[in-house]
Amino acid sequence: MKVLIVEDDPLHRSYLHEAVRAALPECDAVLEAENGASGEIQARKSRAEHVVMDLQMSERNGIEAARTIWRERPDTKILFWSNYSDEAYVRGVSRIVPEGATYGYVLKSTSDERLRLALRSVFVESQCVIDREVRGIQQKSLGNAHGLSDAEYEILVDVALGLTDKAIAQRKRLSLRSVQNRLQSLYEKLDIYQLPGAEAEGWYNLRMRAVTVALLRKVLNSSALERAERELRDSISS
Amino acid sequence: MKVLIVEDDPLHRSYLHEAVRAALPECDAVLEAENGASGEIQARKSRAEHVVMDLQMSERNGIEAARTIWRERPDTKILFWSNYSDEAYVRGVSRIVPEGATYGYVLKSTSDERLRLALRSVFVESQCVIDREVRGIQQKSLGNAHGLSDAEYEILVDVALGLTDKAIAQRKRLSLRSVQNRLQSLYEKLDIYQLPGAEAEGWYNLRMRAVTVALLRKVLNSSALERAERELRDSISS
DNA sequence: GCAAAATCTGCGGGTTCCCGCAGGACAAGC
DNA sequence: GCTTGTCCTGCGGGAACCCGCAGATTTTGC
Repeated sequence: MKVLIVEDDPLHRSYLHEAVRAALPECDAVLEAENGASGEIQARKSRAEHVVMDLQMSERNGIEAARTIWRERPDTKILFWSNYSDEAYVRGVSRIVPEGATYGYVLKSTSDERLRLALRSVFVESQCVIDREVRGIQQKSLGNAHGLSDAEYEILVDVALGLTDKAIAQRKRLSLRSVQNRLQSLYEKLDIYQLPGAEAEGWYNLRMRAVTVALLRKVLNSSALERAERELRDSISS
Repeated sequence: MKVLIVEDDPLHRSYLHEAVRAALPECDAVLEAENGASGEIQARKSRAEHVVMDLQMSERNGIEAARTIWRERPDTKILFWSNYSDEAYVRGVSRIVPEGATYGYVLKSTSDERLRLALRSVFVESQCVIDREVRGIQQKSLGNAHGLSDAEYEILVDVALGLTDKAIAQRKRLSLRSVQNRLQSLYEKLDIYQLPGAEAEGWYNLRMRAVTVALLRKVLNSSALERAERELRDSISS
């Protein structure tokens, strides 16, 4: 069995290396990559079928790297290992996991023992392991109590990129009014209305405020923004 | 000599502990705190005059913790130790460092040897040590070639919080038009105009786009946003 | 197959934003 | 004193935004 570790922090990388060695005696080769880009290359070259992947790396983050790895070999088993359980990450991951693939998502703050268990479960037993906390986020974002639908999320991203209503309408093949409809439901879902400043009438620019609230609640994060910006540039240049 | 380490990641914390022990044999006590809030308390209680501080912690980030520590004892020597050199962090730090205080700013990616040197320089020699890269950011943000003035930066923050022009004018005791003037200079400084999408006429909502660009360039980051949001709430409730 | 619910769409208006123009306040330099 | 530069301020208008209303279209549930 070969395991590929993709992690930019040297300390965490060697810690992971150690953990893999301890948890998987049947593992005969541990490879390391220090960012998403070189992770993709190593995965392609070594044909590793087991990957431990950090999210939030410079160069190319874990989500993008995982997507291309899975595109090439959908049966790769990937264990995501992240500092945060931002809704943006959770949503990003579940967006790219292929049908029937096995993966895991554990937090860096987890204990050695649970990391060991996760490694064995995902890589040996082919069983999905999602951290409790991450699971909670998943639930919340699905149950549309306060969670955003996919349509609303996409609008949010486009707005956050700084596009006008008209531009969004064009990109999404919608009428102007439909875009504004989605925006309104976004404002409601994010509770833009009751806010610090009590009888705030005209104190907030709703469009801007929605994005800010999304950032503060980690529904969006800068990593998701960077991805979206790159896609926007691609879609324009083509 | 007593040294207080404030760092939320256990691995990095123990690595720092080791580095301090090795670099400062005259140090007879190493204390640890795992976030900004408990860091403040420990600093107060132990009267430590030497602090190694991570930025970007949950609970209370390094900048806020450093500010209260320095407010209580301005002669405390603080070495900031961060993953990133975001302009938002650099600006935040230089905003709070008191007159004549000695401090340092090194990146986590630096070598063991340079960390050792920084520890000795700041704590023993009372000499400021700023990482080359960080220094570069500082220069750039001061030289107003593309750097924002303080006035523009504050406007940027207020806009990012989602306030309307009118609200900002009121908070800052300015006329509406003045706020808009500063906004315009902000747009120019951030190069909002030439953008992906060539003959983009009316494709971008400038106000939103400015914030997005600032985020992508790390002029702003979510940590700075959170701080600003808290200050906003305080200023309203009072 | 039909009714209910959810979405999309056009119209119209009030408000906010973006910004050119022009005048006033204040400091620095010859 | 005059000029030059920088910043603040008011006015006005075109564009974009926010959103209620109402009809059309699609989806959902039974």
